[in-house]
Amino acid sequence: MPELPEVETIVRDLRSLVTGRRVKKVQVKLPKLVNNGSGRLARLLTGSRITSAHRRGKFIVLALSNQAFFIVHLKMTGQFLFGPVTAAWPEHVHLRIAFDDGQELLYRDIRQFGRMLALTYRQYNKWLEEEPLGPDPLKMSASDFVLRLRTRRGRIKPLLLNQAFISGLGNIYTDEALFQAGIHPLCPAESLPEGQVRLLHEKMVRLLEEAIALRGSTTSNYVGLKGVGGQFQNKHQVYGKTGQDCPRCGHPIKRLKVAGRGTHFCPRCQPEP
DNA sequence: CCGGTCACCTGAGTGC
DNA sequence: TGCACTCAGGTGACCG
Repeated sequence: MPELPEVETIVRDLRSLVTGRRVKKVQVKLPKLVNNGSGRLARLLTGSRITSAHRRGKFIVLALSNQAFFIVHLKMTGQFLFGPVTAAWPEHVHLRIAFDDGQELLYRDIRQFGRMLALTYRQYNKWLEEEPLGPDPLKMSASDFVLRLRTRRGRIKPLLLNQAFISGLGNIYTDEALFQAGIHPLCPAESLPEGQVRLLHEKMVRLLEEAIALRGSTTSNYVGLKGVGGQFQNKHQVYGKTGQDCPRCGHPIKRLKVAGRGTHFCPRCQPEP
């Protein structure tokens, strides 16, 4: 479910609610979600304090006081929830991390696509080298974006969805950014004039920043750590608006399948390549 | 290198 | 009500 703004919101929530706390107990109910063994996960976390929270693309990284790292990818429906320990085991919760002060962090995931792993310091550095993550859109200059696009062929939408090319965008923010820049999702990347690439960069950055400010988009089940959704879905201009009037020109929004994903665009504001 | 399709899962919505 | 079908914020494997 979550893209860059949603993951960033969750990471900020983790930073304020979970860092500084010490893990007392780890319970894994669905071991297949843990890539490198649930026993190792419990071993590396139990007794350690969580020292910081970061985002790498759509990955969440929690650093621990024993120099280990806990990495989570939420995929489509993963959620973290924080609150006092309860007796009941809530539906779709696959992992519970209890802290020594009576609070707990739950991992809930309806579709069970999410993945997590616990790594030692050495393994984490290896992971960083091997995980093919492109630059973060919020940390990349317009000029770098221009240079990077120039080296690639293929159509713009699948390229923006490719995490090795640029990390953090997903289906919603790709459609919204392309709409704002007036670029058709099937445009060959190498055919875009530099001015249009710079415009896309500018729109993309502002879009992501505004979405973060509103704690992301909730279209079905994304929520922050306190179970509250985001507000940016109210600002969507094309995503999920098939058949509605384009907010800029009034023409009906159309839907296509691109890279296997539902793709929303305005045929007038985003002319065919 | 690039694109298309399927697989991984559960649930919501639609139309008959 | 029930059933069949499509769709969903992600990504990795496999194939041409």
